[in-house]
Amino acid sequence: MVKEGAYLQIGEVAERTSVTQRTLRFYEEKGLLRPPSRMEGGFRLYSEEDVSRVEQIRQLQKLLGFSLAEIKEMVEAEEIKSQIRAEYRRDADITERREKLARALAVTETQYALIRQKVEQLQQMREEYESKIAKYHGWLAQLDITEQELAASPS
Amino acid sequence: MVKEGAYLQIGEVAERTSVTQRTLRFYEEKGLLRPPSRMEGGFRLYSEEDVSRVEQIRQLQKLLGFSLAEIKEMVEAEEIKSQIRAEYRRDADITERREKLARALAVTETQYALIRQKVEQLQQMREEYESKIAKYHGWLAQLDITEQELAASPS
DNA sequence: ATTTACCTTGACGTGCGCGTTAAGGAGCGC
DNA sequence: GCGCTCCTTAACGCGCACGTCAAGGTAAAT
Repeated sequence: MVKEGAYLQIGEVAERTSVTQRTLRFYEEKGLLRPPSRMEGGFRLYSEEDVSRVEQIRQLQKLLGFSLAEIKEMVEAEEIKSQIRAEYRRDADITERREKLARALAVTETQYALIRQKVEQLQQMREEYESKIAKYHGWLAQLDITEQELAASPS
Repeated sequence: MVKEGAYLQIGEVAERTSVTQRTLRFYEEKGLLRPPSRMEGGFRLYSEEDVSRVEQIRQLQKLLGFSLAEIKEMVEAEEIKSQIRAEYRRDADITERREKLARALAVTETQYALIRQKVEQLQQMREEYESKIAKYHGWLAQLDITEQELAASPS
């Protein structure tokens, strides 16, 4: 067994997030995941935060259809959030801190706007499909009527 | 000028749908668009129906993130719908017609279910972002307070 | 100490969705 | 007929997001 502490090896992260180990290393190469810590032998050690980062990446890919390059920019807001958490007790410059926060907020609001836009488009698409389905039902009902007429007055 | 009738050449379709001519030919190769009619010289002649088919393909790509292979299966329901319209006055077998309709309806309902699922996931994502944004605003407000305290009692 | 499972870094391969020449034919106003 | 634009097929290329070996090192159990 592996000494299950706060840290996870790449295999466990892969299993939990349903991505391959290759993908995790690939995301690291591309700068989507920050290089995790290592054990003496060089094995990667991931944190729970890394796991949720991976889940976030996958969501942005699947639900919003963004490229990894776009997602990279997006997750950098999360980077800033982590930094702020870490620096919380260090007496950093308050103005600098506010600027970082403001930038992270701006990125997040951009993402939020995109999500809202997509939701609206999808809802419109949903309505179109609802009327399509209604039309199909109408046609089927019409077929039933035609059939009954033919049964009542066979030529 | 081109004799603007009911039919469009590939360039016009490309412009109206904002895809390249290459893409239109590619979709035809892949069976996503049925081979359009041709003029004597071999130029493709598209119908308005073809145009909306292209638009549908792009929506399924962009909004739902499906592969062209998946979309191909989906648009075949539209094929059936077109067939039914065309055969409407031909006295086709009523049972056969109902079966076709039922299959097309089933496919459409599958697509509809996927859309609804995606809408729900996106709405959940939207809520997460709303609380994220609220958190950022909270932090910023906290910074303001800290600043005012420092101004009131400078160490 | 050896086995076995898990990990490491390259490096080449792959499927998708087209983009990009290349070489030439068709339509049309003049 | 000339010139221009628009079109045709064929074939190679490309970026993305990984997959798939290959060759070897490490961790943990026995």
